[in-house]
Amino acid sequence: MSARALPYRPHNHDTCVTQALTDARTICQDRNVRLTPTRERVLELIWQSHKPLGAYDVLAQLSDDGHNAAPPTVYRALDFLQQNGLVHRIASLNAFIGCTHTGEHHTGMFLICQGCGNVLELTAPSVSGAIKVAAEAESFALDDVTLEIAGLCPRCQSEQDETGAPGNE
Amino acid sequence: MSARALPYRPHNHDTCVTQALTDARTICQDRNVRLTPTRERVLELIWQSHKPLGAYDVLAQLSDDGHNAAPPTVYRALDFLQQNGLVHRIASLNAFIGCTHTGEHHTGMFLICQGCGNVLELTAPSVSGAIKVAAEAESFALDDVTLEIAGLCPRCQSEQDETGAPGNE
DNA sequence: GAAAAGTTTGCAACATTATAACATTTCCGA
DNA sequence: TCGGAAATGTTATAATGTTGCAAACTTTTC
Repeated sequence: MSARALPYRPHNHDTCVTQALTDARTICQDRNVRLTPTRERVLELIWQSHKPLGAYDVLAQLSDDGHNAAPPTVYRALDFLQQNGLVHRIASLNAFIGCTHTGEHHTGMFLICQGCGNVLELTAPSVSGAIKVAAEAESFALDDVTLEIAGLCPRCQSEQDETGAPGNE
Repeated sequence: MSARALPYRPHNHDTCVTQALTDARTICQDRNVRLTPTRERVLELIWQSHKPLGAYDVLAQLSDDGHNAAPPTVYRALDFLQQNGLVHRIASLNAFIGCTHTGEHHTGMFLICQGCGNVLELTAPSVSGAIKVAAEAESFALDDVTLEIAGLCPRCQSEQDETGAPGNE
């Protein structure tokens, strides 16, 4: 899948969303699963924000569309998207974000900025490796890794230096 | 603080709880904060299980005590215990567990068994180090790390081999 | 040792996040 | 075009977490 810009850097986000949707269609076709209109719209809504979106935020936006949606609609779409590696759930935020490493087999590692709320997904083989070694040392059979790092992104660090308070994009 | 047995291994858990409470009293005295009866009881309830306990589980047990408790009582006690490093919240489970590394400055790493539900807290400097390096590479100022690993503990792996299904202690 | 100030708890209501259960519709292959 | 599987709609409810204010208790200060 195509590379994408860091959320910290200015970029044409429309393109970024369009690309994500195109990738998603390809992936679903390859996997022979159905990216239905609801699922696609949910994915789009999530991608339109670099900040994680709560299930009820998605629900509200679907309602704005005129879609007569209830919670299960959203949760089912999110489950589907997660299972197909198109979005990640951030456990520490109860929120969802578009996966920027679709296709690759990866252990998501998320840098969550407490200032602006943006989240950057990383793949750090050295971290995954160290985790694997540590788990093996305990004879623990690793299945799923949740790694979420809260802190300040570069931009919010400098804003804080200037104003004494983190920014809010 | 004193070393404690792995949850996977048989041990005298009463002693283990007593020790945790003794340690907690010392820590609170040193830090000049108040380990009130409610807070102490909540800590005890959490320690009595090696499995993470939900806030409402704690609440139910307080009610069994005859304590006339409401959710804020429990959440406030849990906040206090967390702030003083006596318990950890496991975000992926919405549950709490006693900290086995009180006193040490550490990045908790949790091995969560999907079979028996036990959780082992580890400190792995190689993992913390790799995370720190990865965050620095993005100029990200790290504040708090959530690292939770789901899988199977050694015991549940062997049970699964024998029976085809994970055990439930 | 009494009043003031700060901390902790009680309590009621409410907000947010997530799921269950079952009916209905849509899709797709035979 | 029919029949089964997948997806969605709908209603209700469960599970988790918070706000706001008043009362009780502790510590400090005079």
